[in-house]
Amino acid sequence: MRRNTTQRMAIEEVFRQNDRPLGVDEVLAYGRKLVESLNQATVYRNLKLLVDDGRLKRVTHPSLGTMYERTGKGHHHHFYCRACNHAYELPGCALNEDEIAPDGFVVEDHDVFLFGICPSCVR
Amino acid sequence: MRRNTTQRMAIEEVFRQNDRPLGVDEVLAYGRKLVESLNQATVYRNLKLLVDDGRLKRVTHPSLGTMYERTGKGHHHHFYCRACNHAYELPGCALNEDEIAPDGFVVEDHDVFLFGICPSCVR
DNA sequence: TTTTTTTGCGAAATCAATTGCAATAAAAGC
DNA sequence: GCTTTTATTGCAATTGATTTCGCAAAAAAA
Ligand SMILES: [Mn+2]
Ligand SMILES: [Mn+2]
Ligand SMILES: [Zn+2]
Ligand SMILES: [Zn+2]
Repeated sequence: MRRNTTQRMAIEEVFRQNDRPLGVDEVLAYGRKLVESLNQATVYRNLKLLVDDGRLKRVTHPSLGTMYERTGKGHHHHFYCRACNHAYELPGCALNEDEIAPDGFVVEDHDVFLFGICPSCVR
Repeated sequence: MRRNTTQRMAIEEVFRQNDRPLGVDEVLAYGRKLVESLNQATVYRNLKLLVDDGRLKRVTHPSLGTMYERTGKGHHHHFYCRACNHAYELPGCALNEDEIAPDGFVVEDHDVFLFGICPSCVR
C-alpha cells in the first residue's frame, strides 16, 4: 500500500506551487527547499509513481528533454522562453485537427510548442 | 576541403528518396541499400556535416528523439503514425502565432506535431 | 511494537553520440 | 595515367547524460 511520505508530498507540492512543466532538476531543486534531504533517485522514483497514478504527465521539450506537469488541466499548449528556459502554460487550443491534415489521416492528438521570449525577459 | 564520398552522396540520396524526417537508424538502414559498408559513425559524422552545411535540419520527435530532414521546404508540420512510426510531411501552416499566445509573449517560432493513424495503416 | 514501504547513497546500467586510429579513397598535381 | 596528399571511413572503444538499482537505514502505517 502506498504511503504518504514527506518526500512524495513535497514533490506534489512543488508542482502545485509551480504549475508548469518542470524538469527533473527543477523538481529536485524546488523539492529540496521543502525537504532538504531529498535525493535525486527519490525524485525519479516518485515521478514514475505519480505518472503511473495519473497525477503527472510527461512533456518532452525538443532540447530540454523530459519534463513533467500536473494532469487534469485539459488540453493546452506550451510556450518556452529561449532566454530563461522557462516553460509557460498557454490555456486553450485554436487548432482544428480536422483541417490541418489531408484526407485519410486520422488525427488523434497533437502537440504545439511555441518558442520565443517571455514577458519578463522581453524588457 | 570537403570531398564527395560515396557515403555522403548516398546519405543525401536517402533523404531525396524518402522526403520526410528520418531517424539515424533509418538513414543507416536505407543508406546500406546504396553502400553496404556504410557505418553508423559515418552516418553520425555526415549528418552533422550536412546540418552544418545547411542541407539538413534536425527535427525532434517527442518520443522517437532526434530526426533529420532536408532543408528548403519552407515552414510545415509533421504527422507521426503511431502504428507504423512513419513521419509524414504536412505542407502549409494554419497557425496564427499572434493569436495563440497572450499579450507580452514574443513568439518567434513554433512546432506542431500531429499524432494518429496514417492512410496506409488505417485499413 | 511490528511490518513493510520508502529513502539516501553510491554504483551500475542505458542509450545516444563521439573519438582514436589504421586503412581507404577522393581529388589535386604532375 | 600515376603519385601524393590528406579528408574520410570502418571499427571498436569511449564518453556523457540520464535513469535505474542494490542495499542498509529510516519512517509510515497497522
Ligand atoms: Mn502544461
Ligand atoms: Mn518536414
Ligand atoms: Zn491544441
Ligand atoms: Zn506552423
